[in-house]
Amino acid sequence: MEENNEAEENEISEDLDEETLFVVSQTFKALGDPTRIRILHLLFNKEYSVNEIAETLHLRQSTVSHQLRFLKNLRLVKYRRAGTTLFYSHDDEHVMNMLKQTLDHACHH
Amino acid sequence: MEENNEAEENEISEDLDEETLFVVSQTFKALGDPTRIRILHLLFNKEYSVNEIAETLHLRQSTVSHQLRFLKNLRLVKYRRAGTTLFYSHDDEHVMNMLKQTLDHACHH
DNA sequence: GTAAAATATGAACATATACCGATATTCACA
DNA sequence: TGTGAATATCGGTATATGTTCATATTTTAC
Repeated sequence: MEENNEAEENEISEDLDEETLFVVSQTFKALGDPTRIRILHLLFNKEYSVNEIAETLHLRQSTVSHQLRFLKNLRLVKYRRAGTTLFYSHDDEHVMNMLKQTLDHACHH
Repeated sequence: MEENNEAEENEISEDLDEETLFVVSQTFKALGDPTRIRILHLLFNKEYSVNEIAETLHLRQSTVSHQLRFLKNLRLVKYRRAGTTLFYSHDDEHVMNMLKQTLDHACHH
């Protein structure tokens, strides 16, 4: 009976340990900024270089680089090197699905 | 002529309008703070008064009230009046499910 | 090796945020 | 109407955050 029970009003509430609280709040904080949402939204379909992101979204190169580091630290994006160019892509299906659903949810309202 | 040829290669991702971007980022920002996560986590199962929340989570009354107003503005919580007491409960199934899933996802790590 | 590119980093600044103490407001009821 | 309880609000403060400019680092081509 130790099986995972996904009932609606289920008692998930084992007390929140500090680490879980921190990780989860950090993850949501990553999605709590318009610039980072735009970047992740761009990465839905394909990979982009830093400069491509900056040009497409009309952002400074340093701004994009800073935010990518933020997202990288949270393992939300990864990159592939090709010469001097780094191609970034998303790296967390759960978070991307969450973002997609929430964008849809907000759009169709 | 407006240079607006950025929607050429994507079929799924309609461009993000400012309002959607704002609403979604605000929603995630609401979940990006440990205190608000703890409050919402408490409200998973049942309603609580402001003072009950403060006592249970060891927070100041003004802090709880402040955060509840934040969550209320985003329609993430609602309240029911009983005399001078206000009983708060969650008011957005989508957000609560998202929080629950993410907490699980982080816990079982 | 040097130069050019792409990207990362650091410092500075302005703004946003969260918390606190104190006070104001609202409501029920004698 | 006045009083106490519960909640909301305000001012102040410390911290966190996002952006920018300037510069450093990394990699490839020559």
